[in-house]
Amino acid sequence: MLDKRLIESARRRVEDSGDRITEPRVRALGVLLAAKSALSHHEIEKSLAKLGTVDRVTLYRVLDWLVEKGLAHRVPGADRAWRYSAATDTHREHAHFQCNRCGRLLCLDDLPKQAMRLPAGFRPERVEVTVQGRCPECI
Amino acid sequence: MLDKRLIESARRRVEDSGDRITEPRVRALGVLLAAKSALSHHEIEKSLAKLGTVDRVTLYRVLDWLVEKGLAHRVPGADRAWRYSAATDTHREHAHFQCNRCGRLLCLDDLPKQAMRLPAGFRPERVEVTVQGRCPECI
DNA sequence: CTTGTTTATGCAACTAAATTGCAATAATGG
DNA sequence: CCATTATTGCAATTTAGTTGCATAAACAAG
Repeated sequence: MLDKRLIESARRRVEDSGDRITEPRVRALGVLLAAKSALSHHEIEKSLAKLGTVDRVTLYRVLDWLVEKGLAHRVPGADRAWRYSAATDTHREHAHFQCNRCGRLLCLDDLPKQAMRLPAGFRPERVEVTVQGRCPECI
Repeated sequence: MLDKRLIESARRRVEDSGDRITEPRVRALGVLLAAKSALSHHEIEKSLAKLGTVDRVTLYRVLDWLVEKGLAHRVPGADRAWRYSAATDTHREHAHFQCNRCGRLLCLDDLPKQAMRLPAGFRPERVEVTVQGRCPECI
């Protein structure tokens, strides 16, 4: 996980943003691309530590930037900490599953296609769907 | 709002739990029953202040207890603070709408009835659906 | 390749939500 | 009414995230 190929892929995405290409941005996105589930700030920080030091606050700001640029998604976890995952073409709007024993947060393939019915006057912009339960390893 | 009738209704629910009937429990549930939207700890605290003093920590514990007893629901807000609403018969599993300008969190009537398709081995227990956008007052 | 300007980083201090430990108090069974 | 046990209130702590500011790095222009 997190080989040269992923880092280069991350670098290309950061380049395409038009903003500055910095190591913290490239590395953080690399970590997200390598992950098989959505990661918390703390988990990302731990992964990054292997590549060099990145400041806690810088990482917060980098993650905000990734979300703002559409390069990552941010979902609220049941432990009230954000989780981040890389946005890829095959990975647009989707639901999540969070295990309520181990806390792991996985991306599911799609959203319930049936639209929620909203009362008049409400303008929906995004739908957050999280299924909670037990993952295969925690059953 | 929060008249004698609601407090008595709250008291009956607390009695039915089998656990001890205490003022903080009765009052906190009364506040939730009176609310037209899901309330944060802080909002509940403010409402309670009119009835007498309840400690911050006690309120946290009371809210945990209400959730544990199935008398209230807890939903994560986009500002990473929990919101609580009373559980009533006509108010079981349901989706929420959160305005991303004023932050108000309202209960919607139902859930998308179409089940999410989960990979094998996952056991779903609860589904959290939150629609984010603008409420009528903030459009 | 050097310089100047702009933007991002790193550090320290701070905030807000929630939790923990423990002594004092209140609810209920007997 | 008393004893027992659950609950409360207070102080201190934890955790996630934010703010302000000086320093350092990116990159456009020459």
